[in-house]
Amino acid sequence: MSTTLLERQRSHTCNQLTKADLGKEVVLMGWVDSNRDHHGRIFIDLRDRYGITQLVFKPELDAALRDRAHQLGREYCVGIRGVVEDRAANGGSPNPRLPTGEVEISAVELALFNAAETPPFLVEDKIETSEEKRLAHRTVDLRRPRMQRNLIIRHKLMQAARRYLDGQGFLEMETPLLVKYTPGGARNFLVPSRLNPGKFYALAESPQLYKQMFMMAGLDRYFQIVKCFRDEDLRGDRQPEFTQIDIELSWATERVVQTLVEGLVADMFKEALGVTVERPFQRMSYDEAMSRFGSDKPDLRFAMEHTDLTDIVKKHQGGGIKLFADVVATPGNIIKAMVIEKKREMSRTEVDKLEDVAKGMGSKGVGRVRLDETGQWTQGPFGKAVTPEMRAEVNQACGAKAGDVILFQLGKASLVHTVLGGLRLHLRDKLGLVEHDEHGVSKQWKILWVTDFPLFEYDEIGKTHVAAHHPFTSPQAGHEDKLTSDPGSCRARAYDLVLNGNEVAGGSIRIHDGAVQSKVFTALGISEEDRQRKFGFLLEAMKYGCPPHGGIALGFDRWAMLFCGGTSLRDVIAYPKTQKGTCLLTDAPTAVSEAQLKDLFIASTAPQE
RNA sequence: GGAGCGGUAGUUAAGCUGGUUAUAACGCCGGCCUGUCACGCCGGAGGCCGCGGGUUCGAGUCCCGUCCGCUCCGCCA
Repeated sequence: MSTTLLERQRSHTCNQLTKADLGKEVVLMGWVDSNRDHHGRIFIDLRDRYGITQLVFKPELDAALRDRAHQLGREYCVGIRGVVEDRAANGGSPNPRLPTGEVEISAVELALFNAAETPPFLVEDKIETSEEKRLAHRTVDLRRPRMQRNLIIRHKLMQAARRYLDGQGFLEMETPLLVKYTPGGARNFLVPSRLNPGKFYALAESPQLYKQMFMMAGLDRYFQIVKCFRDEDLRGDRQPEFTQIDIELSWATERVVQTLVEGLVADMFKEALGVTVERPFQRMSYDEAMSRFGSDKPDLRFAMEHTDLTDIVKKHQGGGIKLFADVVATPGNIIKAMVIEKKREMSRTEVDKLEDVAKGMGSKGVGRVRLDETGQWTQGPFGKAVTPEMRAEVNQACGAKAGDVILFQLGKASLVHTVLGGLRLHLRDKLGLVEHDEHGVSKQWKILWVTDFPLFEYDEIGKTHVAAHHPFTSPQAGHEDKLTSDPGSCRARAYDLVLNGNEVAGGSIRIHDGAVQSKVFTALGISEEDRQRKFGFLLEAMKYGCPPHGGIALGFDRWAMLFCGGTSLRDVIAYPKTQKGTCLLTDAPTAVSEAQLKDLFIASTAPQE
C-alpha cells in the first residue's frame, strides 16, 4: 500500500519554494485560496499561514486528476504532491508579488482532506465585512492574512517580554484566578462555590496583592503574563478579560521601575516594528497633562492644547458675557478654550456640528467664535457682548490669529476636561491630524510617563475619598501628614505610561509600612474591623519584614493593538467579546438549568423570557 | 444608565419627497477561453428589506416599540 500524503508530511510551507527548488518533488498542505480554470488547465493558489504557492493541474498529464481539481472550491482543505516547475518555462508568466511567484507545482497527487461550504466572506484582507459576521465565523476570519499577522506580532511581543524579563532576573510566577472578593474598584465576576454554599470566589481583576506578597516572601523580582477579569462596560480598548504583563520588584523606586520598563518597551518596539525608541521617556505631571490636554493620557502627536481662561474671565467679571460671569461666580467652575487653526478649513457648519459631538459627552453646549482680520469675534453671540479688553486678552492667551476658531467649554472642571479633551481627539480623527501607514499603524510614536497622580479622588455620591490607584499605593514623601488633614492634596507615588494617547501601563510604589497603610485606610474611611476582614491577610504578611517594593502592569492587548495598527482590541484577541460581553462564536454567556443553579445554591431573579 | 451611527441577496452597498416585478458589484452555479494569478467573455440561481406593531388604498421608505452590532459619556481602585 502506498504512503498517504499525510504520512509523508509536508515537505515545505507555501512561502518557501523558489527557482532553487526546480525539479524537486514536494508535498504541500493548505487551503484553496482560488481556483482558476483556463481552458481545462486548472490553477490553484494554495494558502497556508506562511504564504501562497500556485499549483497547476495539466489535463495532458492526468485528466482524471484535473477533473478532481476542477471540483475544488475556496477553502477546501487539501494536500498535494507535485514537482516544482518554472512558470516561464511552462509558457506562463511569473507573479512578482509572490515570493514563490516564479515557480508552480505540477500536481501528481491530490488528497482532499475536507471540502468546504462557500465561506460567508472571502479570506482576504481587503474584504470589508461587518465585525458581527467576522466574530460569528471567527475561524474563517482568523484565516485572513491580516489576522494571522496580528496574532504573530502578539506572539512575538510576548516572547520578547519573557526574554527581557528573564534576562533581568525576573521569575515568572503564577497566581490564583479564583480569588477572594475585595470591594472597591472594578466590579468583579463572581464564581459560586459548590462546596461552600452561599459563598463566592471572584475572578481576579489583577494579581495585585499576590505579587506584593511575593515581595514580602523575598521572591524579589516577579513577572507574569496573566489574564485579568473586570465586569465593567466594554469599549474598543476594553475587554472583560484581558492580558497584562504584570511586574513587581523589591527595593524599587519610581526610577528603577520606569527604567526597567523603558528597556522592556524598547525591546517590544524593536521586535514588533524594528523601531528604536529614545530613552529615557518624557515625563509629565498629572496636573500638567490635565491642564494642557484635558486628559491624564494625552496624545502628544499633535498640538491643540487647551488654555485656562478662568482667571482672565474672573478679572474682567465675565467681560460682558453673562454666561461667563455666571459660571465663574460658582467656586470650582472653570473656563477653558481650544483653538482650531484657520488652515484646518473648518466651515461654520462643521464647527456648529461639534456642539452635537460635545453634547454626546455631557456638555450643555460649546461656545465658539471665529476671529476676523482685526481679532474681532464673529459667527456667534459673544462677539457683540464681549468687551474689547477681555477679547484681546483671550485671543492672546489662546494664541488665536485671524481666521482661527476658538472653542469654549465652561463649568465643572471634570466635565470641561472630558468635553474639551474629547473634542480634541474628535478633531484629531476628523481632521486627520495624525498619520498612519497602510496597516493603520501610527507613523509617529509619542510615549511619556504621567506622574504625580492624586492619591485620592472624591466620590460625589458616597461623599468619601476613594483610592485613585489602589489603597496600597504609597503617598509621596512629605505627604503623609496630609493624609488626614487634606487628603485631596496628597500625591501618590503612582505612574502611568501613555503611548499615543493610550494608557498602556500603570503602576506605583507600594506602602511597606503598616503605620502608613493604617493612615491611608483611615483617610479612606475604612474601619479597623473592615480592614482586617478585607485585607487582614495582607496586613498580617506585612508584619514580618516587608521590603520596600513597587511595580507596574502593562496592558498587553493595547500594546498589540497599537503595534498591529488598529483601534480595537478585538483585532488582536483571537476570540473576543462584543460590546455587550457576549461571544458571537459560542453564544456565551448562556442560561443554565435549574438543576445546575440548585447545585450551586443559587436562584436567578432575571425576568423569564 | 444616557447619546449617536448602522441592520436590504452569501458579502458590501444603492434604493429621493411612500407607488409596477427591490438594483449593482463581488461571491456562488453552468458554459466558453493554450498560461491564469483582482483572469476575460456569455448565461443563471439567489431576498420574511433585523423582528413586532401602527399610519395608509399602498411601507424597504413614515411613526412607535424591540433585538443585535459599533462609537462615545457614565463606569473601568
